[in-house]
Amino acid sequence: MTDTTNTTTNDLPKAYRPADFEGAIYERWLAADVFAPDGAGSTADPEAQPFVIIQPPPNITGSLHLGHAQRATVEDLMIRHARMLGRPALFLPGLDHASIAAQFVLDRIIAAEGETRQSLGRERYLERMREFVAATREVMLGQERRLGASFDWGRLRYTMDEVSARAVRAAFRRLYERDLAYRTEALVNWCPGCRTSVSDLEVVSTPETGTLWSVRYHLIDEATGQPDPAATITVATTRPETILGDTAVAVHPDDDRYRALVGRRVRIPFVERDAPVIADTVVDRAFGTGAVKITPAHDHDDYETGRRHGLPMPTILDDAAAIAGTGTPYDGLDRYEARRRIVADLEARGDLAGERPHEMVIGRCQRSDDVIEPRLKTQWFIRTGPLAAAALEATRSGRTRIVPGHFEKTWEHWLTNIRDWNVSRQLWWGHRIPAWYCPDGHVTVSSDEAGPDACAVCSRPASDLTQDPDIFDTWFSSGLWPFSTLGWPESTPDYARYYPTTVMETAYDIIFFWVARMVMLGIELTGETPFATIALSGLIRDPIGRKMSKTTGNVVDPLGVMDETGADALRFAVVHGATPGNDQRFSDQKLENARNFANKLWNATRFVVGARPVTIAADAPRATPDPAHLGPGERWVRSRLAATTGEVDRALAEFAFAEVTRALYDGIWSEFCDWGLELAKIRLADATLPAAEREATWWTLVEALDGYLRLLHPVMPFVTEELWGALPHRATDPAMLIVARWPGVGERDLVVEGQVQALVELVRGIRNARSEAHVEPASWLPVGVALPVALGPAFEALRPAIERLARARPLERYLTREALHGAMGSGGLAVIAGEIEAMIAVGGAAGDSADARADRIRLERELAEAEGFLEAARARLANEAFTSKAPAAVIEGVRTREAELADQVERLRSRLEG
RNA sequence: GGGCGAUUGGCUCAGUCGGUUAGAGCGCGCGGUUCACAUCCGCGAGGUCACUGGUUCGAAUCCAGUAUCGCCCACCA
Repeated sequence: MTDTTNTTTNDLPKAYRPADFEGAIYERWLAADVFAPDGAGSTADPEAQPFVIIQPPPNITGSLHLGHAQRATVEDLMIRHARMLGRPALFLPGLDHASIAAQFVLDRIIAAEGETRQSLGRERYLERMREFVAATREVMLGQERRLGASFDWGRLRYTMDEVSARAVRAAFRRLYERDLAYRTEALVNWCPGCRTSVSDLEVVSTPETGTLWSVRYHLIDEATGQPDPAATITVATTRPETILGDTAVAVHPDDDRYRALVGRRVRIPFVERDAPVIADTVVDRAFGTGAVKITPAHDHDDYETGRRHGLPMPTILDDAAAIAGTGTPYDGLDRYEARRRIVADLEARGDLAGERPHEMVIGRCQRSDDVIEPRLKTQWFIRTGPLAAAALEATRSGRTRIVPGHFEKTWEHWLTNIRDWNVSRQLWWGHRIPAWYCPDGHVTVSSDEAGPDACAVCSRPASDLTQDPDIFDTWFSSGLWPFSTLGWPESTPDYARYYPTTVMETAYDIIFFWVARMVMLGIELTGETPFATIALSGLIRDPIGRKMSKTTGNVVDPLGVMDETGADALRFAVVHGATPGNDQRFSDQKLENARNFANKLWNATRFVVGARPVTIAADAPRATPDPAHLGPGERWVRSRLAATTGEVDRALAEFAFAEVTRALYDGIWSEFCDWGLELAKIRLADATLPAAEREATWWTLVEALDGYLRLLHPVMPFVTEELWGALPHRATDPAMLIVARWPGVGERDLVVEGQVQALVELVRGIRNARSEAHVEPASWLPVGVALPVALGPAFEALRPAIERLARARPLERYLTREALHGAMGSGGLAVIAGEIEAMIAVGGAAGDSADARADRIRLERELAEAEGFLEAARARLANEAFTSKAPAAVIEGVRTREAELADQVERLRSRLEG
């Protein structure tokens, strides 16, 4: 038992238990004030370009789900990377008041208490809401802390705070003054359940099977002015209840069946109103009967038709979508009850000409699933045409880049076909629209919190004015987020320094709701596109690809996951499986794999820390290994770290975060742990080596581990911080990894990489041969190798490690293959690993258990494989077209390959024959 | 009706703007109590890269078309 390494216990516990330290680490970060770009503990270069990330503020309606966890992780990853690069990095936390979503949640809560919005009244309801969000707010912020999000908590914003309110008022006033906000009566999407209008985006087209009824309308006898019992025109409708709002029947002008009827009048049933038969090209002659009833106040097509023809537009539905104001017995009935009754009554009158099932698309409320009712309302709209044009210009010119790029098409399509945005909501929870009306109908828009002093048009005193009772669409305030959070419209220092921002990150599902609106409003109000890059992620789905939802019951609670496997594992898992813009399935296996990786890293660090040579003091300052004392193993470790660093840098630049984790997973596990540590173990334990060499080996491991921990820190901040704390540091290092510097890309040593790779293949080849021949695993067998001269020094340097890893003892080296064969004879197992050849002697006890037949099968398989490849290579080289057209380097590569394969085939053959 | 994306071993996914033998995790089979780690180690099996055609010396990768699945957008009663 040599005592070349220290035996003192280090302070890392034997087992990786994330729950034991993650909370404490977060507290240390907070105490050191390292999250804020201008915090006391920041190591940012004040001269460097700030890096500002915009995150979608989560709805303050409950707890975070896995999607939020993924958002926060990806964003936090980017901000930590920027921070380590020394850039002032701003990650501003926030919450969205989510007016309609919040009311939807609260309504259900108070319903359980036997109350309703109406029974409480506006003031008490809002009070209840404030209590509710005060509670959920703390839960959500706690979840973000638990996840390790390095938010600048001192800059926490909320879309209902005063800073946001001021921005909302200022924004609306400017839009109004520029004629980009206007108030008009128009057909809006009304949700009877939510009792508010919603934007086009919140209407979900749902395919359904409905009924198409054919109804006879009686023509008016010109002479008597009374309906003619015999002369009728049959219209087709899916909504018989809207008959009560009909003001015309339309046919196609070129339709011979009806040409004569155009200009005649029909009697609308039940309301007993006379309406004209009009001609309009919107009518599809092939559909239904070719005649369509026109209900301008409750159908988008009909509204347009009604406007073209100057038709009356009677409203027949109230806020609850019950029939109202028709003067018929149907008043007060729900729309569907009215439909049933009207169909029955039409039948009774003999005017129902037919009915058949009909595939149709129905608009439903995204929030409540109620069928949306188009209704005429006087409301506020944002004129999106000019705003959308500017937003398109921003992406086309490249001032704002969308990643991944294919979303640009979606972006283009939506912004090119955009319609004006209805921003009025008949809800209570949200920003009140700052518009006041005087009795004469004049409109005054004010950004003053107290409202205007007087009517802007007729100067009536404020006491005569009434404020619009409506509030804004919640996305109006979210649309101002990138700049309202920095103090806009005031020219605050934060706004000057951090706007426009660097990266906006979100899932693709709110690209229209939020991203497009931020860009439109940002350009219009600040004159600048709000962010340089739009980084879009996919959605998290359950293991079988379904969207996670509470009703399906397949939601994963991030807190539960983190308690069990740690925040780091969760973070790694959600990043590891995510290709930009693509959905990913989340499963326990992925989480477990991530946890295992953290555990691997934990143990590797524990090993390195514990393997400190006794000649190095426990508190020795970090030393740079002397290059003269480095062996091929050490140089290989350094070179591979450089390779991984380069890959990580490239992946980060491309927002390919899954590639970051893949590169680190492979680099740390398959390279550093599997080979770097295994090779180093031998040297560290070798008492015959000069202490300086053992020390150089150890410092190399420390250096590499330090580098890997830095690279991994953005993804797994807790475990890396904890482990980094156990490593020796340089005097120039800060106290914590979170503010340490991102590693530079070291130099590759491709020669050493090639040599070590060849020797690794040798070890693998020997292991393979032993395993296939069923050699007793623990047995040591004599092995002879013949290898190219160039590999000699590396082989000798690593000989003890190769011996141990291949369980080869004694391990003899021969200068030629002939010498190898001569010494080893024809018995035993042959290994042909590239240019290296080895023979394993299987005599004695171990030889008895060796399976000669299995070994022969292995060699035959290897031969067949090599022959296949050789044939392919030769075929290519024989191809005149290939040799004349392919690049020289490629041809050279195939030639080399061909020679190697030929050599291998020959050796395998002689081995099998011999 | 438009548009987008996906299709790679049993499962989940990579594959860096065409170039030698298509990778990983999980799962599977065989074997391991060596002093970092059984949350581990070693070895192995398993893929006509959805299909058809084209471009090219060369295609998982580029082009066209087809099929299946998913998503987004869309005012035809």
